[in-house]
Amino acid sequence: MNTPQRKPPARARRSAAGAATADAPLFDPVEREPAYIRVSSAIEAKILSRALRDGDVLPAETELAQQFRVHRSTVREALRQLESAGLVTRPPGAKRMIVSRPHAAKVSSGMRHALVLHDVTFVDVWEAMMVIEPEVAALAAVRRTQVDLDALGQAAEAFKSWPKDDPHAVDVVAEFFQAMGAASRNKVLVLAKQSLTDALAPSLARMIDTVPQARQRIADAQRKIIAAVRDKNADEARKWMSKHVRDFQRGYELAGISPDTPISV
Amino acid sequence: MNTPQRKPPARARRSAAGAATADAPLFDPVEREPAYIRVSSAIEAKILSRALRDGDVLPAETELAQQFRVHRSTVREALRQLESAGLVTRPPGAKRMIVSRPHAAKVSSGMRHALVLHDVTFVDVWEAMMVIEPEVAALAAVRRTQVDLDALGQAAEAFKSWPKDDPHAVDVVAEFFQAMGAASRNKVLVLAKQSLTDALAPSLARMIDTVPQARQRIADAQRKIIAAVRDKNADEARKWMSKHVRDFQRGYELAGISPDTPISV
DNA sequence: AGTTGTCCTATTGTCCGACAATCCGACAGA
DNA sequence: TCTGTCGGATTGTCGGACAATAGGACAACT
Repeated sequence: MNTPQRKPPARARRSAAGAATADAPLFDPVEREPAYIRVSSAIEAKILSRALRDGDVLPAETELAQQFRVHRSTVREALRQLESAGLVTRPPGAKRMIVSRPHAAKVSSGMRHALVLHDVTFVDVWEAMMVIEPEVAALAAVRRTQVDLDALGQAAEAFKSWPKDDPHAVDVVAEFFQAMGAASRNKVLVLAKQSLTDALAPSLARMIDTVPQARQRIADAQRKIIAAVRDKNADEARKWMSKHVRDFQRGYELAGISPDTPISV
Repeated sequence: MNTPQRKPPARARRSAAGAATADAPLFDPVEREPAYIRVSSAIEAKILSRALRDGDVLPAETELAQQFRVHRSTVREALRQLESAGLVTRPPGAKRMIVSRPHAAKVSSGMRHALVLHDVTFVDVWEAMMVIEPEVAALAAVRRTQVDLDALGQAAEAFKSWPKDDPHAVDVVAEFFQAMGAASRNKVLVLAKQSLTDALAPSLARMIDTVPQARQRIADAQRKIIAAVRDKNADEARKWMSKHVRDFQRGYELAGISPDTPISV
């Protein structure tokens, strides 16, 4: 998509059209966007402005090609951009594409790519979790409904009774965090959170498998947190979630995983 | 890109290959990924595994087509996906594409699309800022270098001396937050933060233009925060950043903007 | 030396046209 | 009501083509 070029603010404003100083070029670069970008931007704009809504089926490629007066291949390239951004998608086994809002998983995977490639380490992610998760728990304590409570209980239960050798225990941990996010009723935090748990998952899995007492500690923490959320006790929820996340770091130490381990794929 | 299908955890595990119960289907759906996805996934994998590094030039489309044994159009569709994800990019006026790490702006714009389309409101974003920004300020207070301090001061100065009627004052506010993020030395938080400020910017601009005293209050807050960061006083930094962000909401009230205003494009 | 003009090659952006696979809906048959 | 069959619509992929231009190499000029 066309990334909105964050214009360099402040500085370099005064020297307008007088002399052609090197640092303040006289001319702006002439814009020459390829057609596939224009097409994708045009469709993107219609989606963001709700002219095309979630669930609408897009016109067929040939028809789009006719409307834009470009070749079908060009339209297809534009569609691939939108598809990658999660703005359009194809229900499994369907032919036409439909407009969609980017799912959390899509956003999260984009974020994860960025984190991986920017050499973000475990501590970085953990630190972010230490910032976000306790507050989310506090919000959840205030806003939770019975449904949220059930979901939390279910996730905790699933973790407790999880077979010892199943490598997917970490998925259930993620489920707990996700349920907590849902209870917080804040979509922004949910989105941010999901990226964090997703990024942490692989190394967290190793930690859980390596440290014997980890499971018990996690289960205990989850129980305390749920109790606080049940009682709508925000402070307790915050406190225990804080302990819970902090415990991850202890776990990493015990597992001998360096805090500077980069987030893996 | 191929979003890693979060496998449905817990539940529906026991009933394996015995009877064909409706909830535990006997067969997995047969995978039929189009070629352009495979190509894009293959390249993506090479990038994430660092076999292709930031700055490397990709082989030419024709060559990729030969290697993958597909048509060039197919390769191009794959490249459009990667381009949209920010994993490859083309320096302005260059011909070949180069491998790149997704810039913050790219990730942020993806997040913003999601927020807009999920009808996220001003309070949601504001709430997330209330969670993140104070802690970022606290971290910055501990870790800031002189360079960070200079950047912060410069941003604050730029805001103070900004022409009254210039509509881009909000960009300078964003710059301040960005500098604070840099000082916190946590890339994860920086990424999350940027999405928030970007999402808030349009309405924040309206607020600043509508409420006369907003500029003064913002300038004051920035000064206090910088002072705390300068003195490496984390608690003060947190406290004043908290006040600062909270003030945004007051501003919105004064400007008559409803907290439920959806984030616009 | 530094600049400018010329030529060539590699590569991209875009187009044309084609064809098999298959999704979709309709419709007939059991 | 369920199951085959059929035709049209649409996608995935391909082969090939061509103009535009980025990147070099090299000569000509100041």
